[in-house]
Amino acid sequence: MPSITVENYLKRIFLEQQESGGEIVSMGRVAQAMGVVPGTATTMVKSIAESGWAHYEARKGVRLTEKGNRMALAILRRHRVIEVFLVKILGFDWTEIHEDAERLEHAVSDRVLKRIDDLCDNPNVDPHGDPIPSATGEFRSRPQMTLFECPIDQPIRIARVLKQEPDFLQYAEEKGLVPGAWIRVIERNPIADAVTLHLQNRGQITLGGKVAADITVE
Amino acid sequence: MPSITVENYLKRIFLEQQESGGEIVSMGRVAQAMGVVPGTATTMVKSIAESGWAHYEARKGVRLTEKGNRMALAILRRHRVIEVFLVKILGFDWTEIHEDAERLEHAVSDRVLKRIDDLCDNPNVDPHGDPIPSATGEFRSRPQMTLFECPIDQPIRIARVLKQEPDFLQYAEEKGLVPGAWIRVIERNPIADAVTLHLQNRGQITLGGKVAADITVE
DNA sequence: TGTCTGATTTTGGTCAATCAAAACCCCCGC
DNA sequence: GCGGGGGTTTTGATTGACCAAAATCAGACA
Ligand SMILES: [Mn+2]
Ligand SMILES: [Mn+2]
Ligand SMILES: [Mn+2]
Ligand SMILES: [Mn+2]
Repeated sequence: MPSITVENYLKRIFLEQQESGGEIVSMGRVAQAMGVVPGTATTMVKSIAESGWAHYEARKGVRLTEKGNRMALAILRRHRVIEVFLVKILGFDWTEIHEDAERLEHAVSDRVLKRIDDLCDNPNVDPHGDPIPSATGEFRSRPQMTLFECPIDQPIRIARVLKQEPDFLQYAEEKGLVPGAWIRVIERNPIADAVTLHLQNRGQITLGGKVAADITVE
Repeated sequence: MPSITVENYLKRIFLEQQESGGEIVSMGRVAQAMGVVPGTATTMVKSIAESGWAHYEARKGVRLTEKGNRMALAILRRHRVIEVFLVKILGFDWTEIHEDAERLEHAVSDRVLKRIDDLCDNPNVDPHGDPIPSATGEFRSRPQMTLFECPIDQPIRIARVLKQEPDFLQYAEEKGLVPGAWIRVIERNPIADAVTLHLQNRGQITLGGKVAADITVE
């Protein structure tokens, strides 16, 4: 029912909402995230609200309705299941699948998604470690520690890589900094804004805080 | 580069052109095939011509350029490879895949198509027996006989089922009238416009000429 | 050759999605 | 309490895709 554009807005708004802990999302932020001019975001959000996907308050921001939430989760699910498919079945690298998933998520019907999901053994995280909403719309993003908060000098496993920039993912792949990998935090220096890791037989590296906060472990 | 809409027009024009033996295609026909009003077809075809995909002659019709042809073949290839994928890998029935392929054909990138194609063992016909253009754009639709022209009382194999209507495909499936199946033409009566077939241990049926002409054999 | 008629094109309008730039308004600091 | 300023909304336009209906034209037929 929603157009491809609206689907993208819904997913985006949902994600931004998540990221800010359920806060109402400003038009500036929507515009930024969608790569459009603020006026466009305003107009689109208003029409999305019109259709009952969201509540919009002028000069405050937007928040998805129950219905909007369900829709957003369905789209997110499609995106992430497809990412698993691209890696697990088609053999792509986890660093270069985002774009394709971004287009396919709007073309895959429920029945096709079901089969793909089965073919992938009903995964519950995608190749970046991001949780996959269930077919019924359940979605628990159980809170994890980032490399900035986790215990030191203990073997821990990478859970998610939040940052999506291809360059960074490439780098992470190279260093074996991938979801599921075991590492150890050697040292953490808040003043220097740096975290030093010991990678599984790949020496050690030091990351800045910005990046360290975008990698979660468990 | 072309929008989804334009992709659909290109594929459609190509197919109509094929079907009429390379003739120029009238606006009425394009409109009909695309399910739009004639004025819309005129406008769209003009803009498609503008972009160099086709030649348009007012009150004559449209014919694809070399470039348009290549594009159309690429889309047709995507469509048909995806159909194979839906049947062979995802396990769908050949009678109910068209709609999904229709949407996916616009969302699958070259690299994804390549992998899917490999996964399916580089087929050269789709589940309806329709030939798949090669990745380089070769497309030989070697002429076949229809049930109306083929030799009588000889074992022959179904090659293609041209008719795409779900109801008919369902019926064909039921009767084992599927690409690859062996049958025998028992009787042909041009006056009664009827062809009687012997199906592999499924008795015999009689088809009208309209339908018989839409099934080819080899 | 002139006339009709059905196919085609044009015209005028809508809707979705977008931008540029002007208008607006809310809150923050003096 | 009063401005400013920055984020937000409006306004005016554009582009793509479409429809309804009026205008046009080309070929068939008399
Ligand atoms: Mn998308
Ligand atoms: Mn992901
Ligand atoms: Mn299509
Ligand atoms: Mn087919």
